[in-house]
Amino acid sequence: MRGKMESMTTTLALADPPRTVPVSASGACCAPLVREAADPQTAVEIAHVFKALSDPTRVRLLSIVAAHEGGEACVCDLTEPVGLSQPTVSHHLKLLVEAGLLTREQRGKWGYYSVVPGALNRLGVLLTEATVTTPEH
Amino acid sequence: MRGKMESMTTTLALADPPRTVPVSASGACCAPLVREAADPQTAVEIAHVFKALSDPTRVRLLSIVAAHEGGEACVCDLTEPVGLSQPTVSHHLKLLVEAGLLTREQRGKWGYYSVVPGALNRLGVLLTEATVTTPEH
DNA sequence: TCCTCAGATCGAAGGTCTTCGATGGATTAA
DNA sequence: TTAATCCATCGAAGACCTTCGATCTGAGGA
Repeated sequence: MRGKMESMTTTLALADPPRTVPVSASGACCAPLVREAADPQTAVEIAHVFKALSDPTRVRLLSIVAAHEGGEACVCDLTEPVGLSQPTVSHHLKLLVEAGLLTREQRGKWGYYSVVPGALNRLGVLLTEATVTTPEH
Repeated sequence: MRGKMESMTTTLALADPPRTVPVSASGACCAPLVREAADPQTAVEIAHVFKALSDPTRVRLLSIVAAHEGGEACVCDLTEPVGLSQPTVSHHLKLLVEAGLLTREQRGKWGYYSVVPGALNRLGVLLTEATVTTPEH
């Protein structure tokens, strides 16, 4: 029992556009998750993204990448701060990419990871009973 | 290897107060998680809360409880919608309580679960590069 | 008091995750 | 061409999770 969903690249629309997000478009009071019972499919998608953030190492990796100069970092920048082997770091980064939170770009022999713009915002909005306005970056 | 943290009741200040939350108090641009590299201890606490939301069943339970009339529900209200046994539902609810997302109150022979006010908001703020204002509820 | 019901806890089974060392493909430098 | 570097993938070991049926506890009612 329990469905597999290996190497699924999230379908929750976590990638890109809106910089100003009016939540509660319908005038309802609450965060999406709290306003009405989530259907099973939505729950699976939401859980998939949160699972990516359910490990301390991945939280740190995301945070380190975001705070790194240029907003990007290669694996070689990351193994030492988290104190884990290169294959393990690679593995965690892959999960973050699959969750739609990071992107990877190959440049020469380095692969650079960076945070998908707006992805965290959109996750936040799911949780927040609020109107969220993104300021200048 | 890997630290245990069984039955830890989260230390991330997820419970209660502020209804209006100015993020970026320091004038910095970004969400806490993205502004600077999270230290290991903080990462553990954050991951603990996200782990509670990393299972589709728990996402649904939280959502169902929140959307239930009166904002509360007992186990008996929940087994049927999620289609799992009573011990399993109890187990998931316990994890949500330990993560600081739900509270449990015993009244007569029923135990009522409800969402901790503001807990989701505070989680959202962690992720959101934004100023969040909570409207009337 | 004794019974019934809500639900927490226990113990076990099976699956999933995290981690590693070893390996292999790609790209640049010599 | 050869060598070196970056890092993804593989396979295995062990820890951890989800789920269940069985059981135990505690509150109310007969």
